[in-house]
Amino acid sequence: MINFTIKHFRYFDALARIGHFGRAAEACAISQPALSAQIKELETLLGAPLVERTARKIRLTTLGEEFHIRARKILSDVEEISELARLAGGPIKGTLRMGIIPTVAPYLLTAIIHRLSIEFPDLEIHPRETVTQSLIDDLQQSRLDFVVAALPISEPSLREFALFDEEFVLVRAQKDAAQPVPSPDRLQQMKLLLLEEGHCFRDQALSFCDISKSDPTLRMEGTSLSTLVQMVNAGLGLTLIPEMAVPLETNGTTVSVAKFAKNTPKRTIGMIWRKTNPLETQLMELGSILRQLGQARPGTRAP
Amino acid sequence: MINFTIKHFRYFDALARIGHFGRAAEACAISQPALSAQIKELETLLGAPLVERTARKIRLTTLGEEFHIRARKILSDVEEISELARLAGGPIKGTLRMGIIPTVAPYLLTAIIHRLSIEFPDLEIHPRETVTQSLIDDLQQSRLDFVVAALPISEPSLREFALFDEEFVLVRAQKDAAQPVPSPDRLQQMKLLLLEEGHCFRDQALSFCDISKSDPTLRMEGTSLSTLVQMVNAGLGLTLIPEMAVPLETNGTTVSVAKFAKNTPKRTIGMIWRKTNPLETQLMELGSILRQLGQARPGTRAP
DNA sequence: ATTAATCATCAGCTTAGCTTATCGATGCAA
DNA sequence: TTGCATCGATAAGCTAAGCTGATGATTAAT
Repeated sequence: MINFTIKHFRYFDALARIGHFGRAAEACAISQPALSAQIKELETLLGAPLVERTARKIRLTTLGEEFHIRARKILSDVEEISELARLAGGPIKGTLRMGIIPTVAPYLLTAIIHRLSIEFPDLEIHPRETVTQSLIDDLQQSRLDFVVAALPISEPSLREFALFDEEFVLVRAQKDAAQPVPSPDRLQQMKLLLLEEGHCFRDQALSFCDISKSDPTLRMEGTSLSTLVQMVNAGLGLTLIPEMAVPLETNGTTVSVAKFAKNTPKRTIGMIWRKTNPLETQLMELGSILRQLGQARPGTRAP
Repeated sequence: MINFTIKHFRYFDALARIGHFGRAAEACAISQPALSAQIKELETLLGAPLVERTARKIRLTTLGEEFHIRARKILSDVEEISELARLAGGPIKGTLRMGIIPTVAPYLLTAIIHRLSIEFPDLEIHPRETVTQSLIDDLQQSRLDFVVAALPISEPSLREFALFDEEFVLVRAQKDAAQPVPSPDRLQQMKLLLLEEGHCFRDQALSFCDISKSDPTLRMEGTSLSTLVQMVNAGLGLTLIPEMAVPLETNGTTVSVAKFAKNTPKRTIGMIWRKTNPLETQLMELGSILRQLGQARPGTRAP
């Protein structure tokens, strides 16, 4: 039996992710020779090299790749076992790392943090905002404790906890306000502005209009809902946004906002965490609070 | 993040299984105080006791039970990762990304894959077929593990491993079969069909006939040796092909194949990989097998 | 009360693992 | 090419984690 240490795994994981001895060492808060020594020891223990050292770049060997996958799993499990410590007493405390998607964050994040800081004074929230896929990866590797995103995720290892539903509304230039709200298939022909690739909201909008993801038509894209509304305001086209975004994003613009009469497009925002997280009970409690908070906002309803 | 160590888990697992500090310590081949200290440290890190010390017997707390389950899982995963070490020394396994040039692939690829799958049952070959320059780029950027192409490449960072030599033969229409084999400089004047730009075999053929690459004469080109032979068969001219291609490409045609008497044109097919690749030993072994395989084919000889 | 069993504590030692300084190789720009 | 910058490996020395062996404290059984 080989005497691996968790340090070995931590250091190797940093090296594998960062691909650079010096910077990986920095990330581990140790010196570069210390990291080199540990990696070397790992390779000695294994009897085979894990990384290919070329002049400018390093690359994992096949063994290294395999080792990395398993090491990450172990590190993730160790992260989780640490959570047991918090079960020790009473209300949840310490730090929770929260992921949240960009099409929700601006309208809910401050409210969430504010509310939780009142409910749990000894709890600190570390938010991270990015697209769903990246959040889910981080969640599964225990780099996040929970995520707020659009459901469903449909990962067997993850628990989904629905918070609220919200409709999508149509945002048009002022001059088009008098016209009837177009049907989804009419939207296909119009200048529909979308978020860039990777945002789940983009896919949901495309799906509503029954446009394939691989539709070769080059569409104009924006990096945020805010940008999209500004583009609409400048007369570049029209777009969909979630209802919760309306107050903030249409402020200071002359755009017209319209609801869809029937077949209303909507999404479900929910909380997601690892089923194996020992804090499941506490996360559930936290979810109830977020649900309450979400459903109290204009433009939302119970799922 | 808590600094657990695998030692913590090992010692705790022993204690939880054996239920006795002294004997658990013995099982871990350490002294009893050493084990006590580690368990105590664990409890400090977690902020709660893991074991209830009664006079004669110890008992896990609820937290201890949960911790034990998870610790065992982690230990088991660590055991598993150790297995990687065992496989590291033995025969090569996993995936190897192979590049191969189009003037070799049709006549050798299936044989290579078949042979390697027998020699190394746990090895999977991912082939990629394109012209030399593109393969070499991919190799140097670690998008390929090795390449089969015509030597020399003459890149200092790459290792070349000669496999076999093969001659070029002349392919003519049936009606010309009786005529003597033309000399290289006679070929210059004839309707020589060539592969398109980028194929090393094209350059080798041109070089044999002492034709400059930048010769402005527009020559007829084909996209594959197969096409060239078909064109010859249709009476459009004559061409050179490597000897190994003869059986496959002349099948079903009436073309005439002739060898050159002296100054025989030939090329060396070899294997190429990055000098820095830690799998060098395994690649060398693999090369020996390919060499054996190549030299057993008709129309080849040792380099 | 006495004894045996068991875990905690203490003092002292060994060495794993860290730091800083430096080397040697390699790629890049002048 | 030559000189410079980058990057990983190596070397020497220090610190503290973690071990041993001896001993103490507590409790159950006799």
